[in-house]
Amino acid sequence: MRQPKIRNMEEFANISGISRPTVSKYFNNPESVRASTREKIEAALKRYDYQPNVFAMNQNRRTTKNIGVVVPNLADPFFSEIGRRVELACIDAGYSPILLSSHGSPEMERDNLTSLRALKPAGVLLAPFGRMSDVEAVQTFDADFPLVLFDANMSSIGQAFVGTDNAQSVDLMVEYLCRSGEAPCFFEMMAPKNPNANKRRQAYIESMERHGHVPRIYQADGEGWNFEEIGKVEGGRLLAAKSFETKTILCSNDRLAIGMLSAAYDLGLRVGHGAECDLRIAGHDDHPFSKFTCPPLTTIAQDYEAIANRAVRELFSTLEAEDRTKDRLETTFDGRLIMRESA
Amino acid sequence: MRQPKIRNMEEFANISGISRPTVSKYFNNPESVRASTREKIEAALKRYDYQPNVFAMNQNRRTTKNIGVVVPNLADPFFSEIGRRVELACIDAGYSPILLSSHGSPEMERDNLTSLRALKPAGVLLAPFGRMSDVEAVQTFDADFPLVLFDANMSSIGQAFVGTDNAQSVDLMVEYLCRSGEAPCFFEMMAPKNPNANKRRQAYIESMERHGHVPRIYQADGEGWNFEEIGKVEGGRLLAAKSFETKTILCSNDRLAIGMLSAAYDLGLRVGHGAECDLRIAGHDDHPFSKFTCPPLTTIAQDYEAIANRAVRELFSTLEAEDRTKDRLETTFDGRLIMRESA
DNA sequence: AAGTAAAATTTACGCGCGCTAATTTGTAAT
DNA sequence: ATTACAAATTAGCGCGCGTAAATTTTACTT
Repeated sequence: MRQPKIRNMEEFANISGISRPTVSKYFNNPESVRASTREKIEAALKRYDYQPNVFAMNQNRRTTKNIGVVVPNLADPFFSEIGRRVELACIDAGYSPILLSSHGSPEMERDNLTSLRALKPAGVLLAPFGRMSDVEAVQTFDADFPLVLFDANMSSIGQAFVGTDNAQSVDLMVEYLCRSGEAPCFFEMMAPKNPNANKRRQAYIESMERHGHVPRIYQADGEGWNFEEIGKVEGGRLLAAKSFETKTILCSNDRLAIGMLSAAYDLGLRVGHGAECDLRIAGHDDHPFSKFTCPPLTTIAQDYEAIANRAVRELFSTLEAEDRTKDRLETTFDGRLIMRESA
Repeated sequence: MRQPKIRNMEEFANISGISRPTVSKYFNNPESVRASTREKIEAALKRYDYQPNVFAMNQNRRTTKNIGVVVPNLADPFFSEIGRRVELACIDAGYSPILLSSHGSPEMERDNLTSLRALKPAGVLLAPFGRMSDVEAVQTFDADFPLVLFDANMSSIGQAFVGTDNAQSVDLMVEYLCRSGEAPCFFEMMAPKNPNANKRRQAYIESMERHGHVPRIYQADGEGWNFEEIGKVEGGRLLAAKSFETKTILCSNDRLAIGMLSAAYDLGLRVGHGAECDLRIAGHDDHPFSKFTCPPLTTIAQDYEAIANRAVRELFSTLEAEDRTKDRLETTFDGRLIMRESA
């Protein structure tokens, strides 16, 4: 089978006994041709190996089937996981996802958006750096292409935003920690690049006050995305100096918590919620490894699947709507408390 | 500036005062035009915003500037790290890398190669599953496009292979463990999907025999890429049953070791090389997280940077060579022993 | 100054498909 | 059988650029 190679759509149309424009129509949307025609084409497709030339297709088309997916850093398991699900959801919908990582650099985020322009994407899913992003570049991009933000919000940018409700999730954790022991201190980066970090700090403060406690915030000095290292060095310093007001520490994210767990181990501090323990440590995000830390990390699980699917759905719904006047929709999902041994 | 939008190369050529074919030549290779011409074009580029239409460019070109990069699983930090470096090396060389993850599925690896065909890549860098790969599909692809394998080898496939010398690296670890205490047992997956796993087992056996010890191999039952979970469950079972012949365990990779560390913690076993410890555990790969385990994991660091750069260089050298008759070159880099507390 | 090779230009065709308008064929209902 | 409408066909332009051949210009040599 599949002997003679088909060179172009013309040849394939001749072989399948259908005219080229109809074949073209079929490839754009198989449902748009009569069932009997569809069967003829698909029969020919089984006998001969042909697929339309991508470059010729996209050259004259108003909009391609490309979907750009841009995440801040694929080395972070959170983004690699959510990126994966977004990718698969796009494939399922018949689109071609193009996954780009900004490798932790806002400049590369801007470059990625520029590169995407050349590919004339039908739409783009962006997990932005937030205030660290080149806001003007993102705005300009938003004006030119359908854009949906996920994970991190930027006000008034994009057709929609999908993420986790940090206020809810942090409150859930604070409440649990207060009920089960001492009220938590909060440990975070001094200059967090992620807008979620700011929301979590705010949520912590409000939640503590609501529960009648004084918020205690400790900030780690450090740059970059090396969160575990920063958590270990700076967290270790604070632990060694006994700086924390209480023996319960809520970290802004799991990666900081993982670093702090490592520091606690070095200092011989027993982490856990048992009576014999010196310290409770909790995180946020349900990092893939947090199940395997020593002790396993109590944390908040974000609903990756729901966020990814909804973000994709929001994008497709704006693609289908002719009028761009749709209201900007913000969707947040609740976090789930994952109780493990560390707190 | 950049007022009137340029529609195509024709317009841009008129504005810059250069003929279109010469401008076309410039974009294909700026060095191929006279310096004075280059300056004129670049002056116009600063004044006007123009870049050639990617789709029109690639339609008629014999070979594009696309480089496919296919890895088995981006969720594995090893691949996300090496993928990142490969990506950047391609960008530096003026190519457009397209990073694809097979999400742990050999079928998707085959699909990824199929998708790449449509993009007419100048070349492809593939970290294959190995024997789990659709060997025929990879061979066919190899016949049609310049292909360089990295990380995992497949005999006679690809223009070159670049990876780590498992025989050297495992021997280094075995020797260290034997010198500093009991000879190691070997812990691995029962049906490893990765060809490196088989090489490591073989290297362990040979190294143990060379050092006058009896190899002891323990295999974990389990499917998929959930190595930490398998290491924790199966490793924990073996530890609880005191099945290991010695108190030193070399794991086939860090992710298994991380799982086993977690199991040891649960069992109250102290891991480390101190006199008061019950157990030594070592891994392989220097997983980003292995620095933060409790205790930090003794392991072998692969030279990501060298592997990525060499793989890219090998690919580019085959691209430049007109004759495809070049010998297939296998390059391996030494692993470095990273001594931490766990062994 | 003339001579020479390299570079740039002119001219023109082709790539593979999107898309449109006018026409013909097919399908299903009256 | 007639009607009405949807779907397919025919014919043909255009997209933006690659590329080739022939010609002219430029830069460098002696």
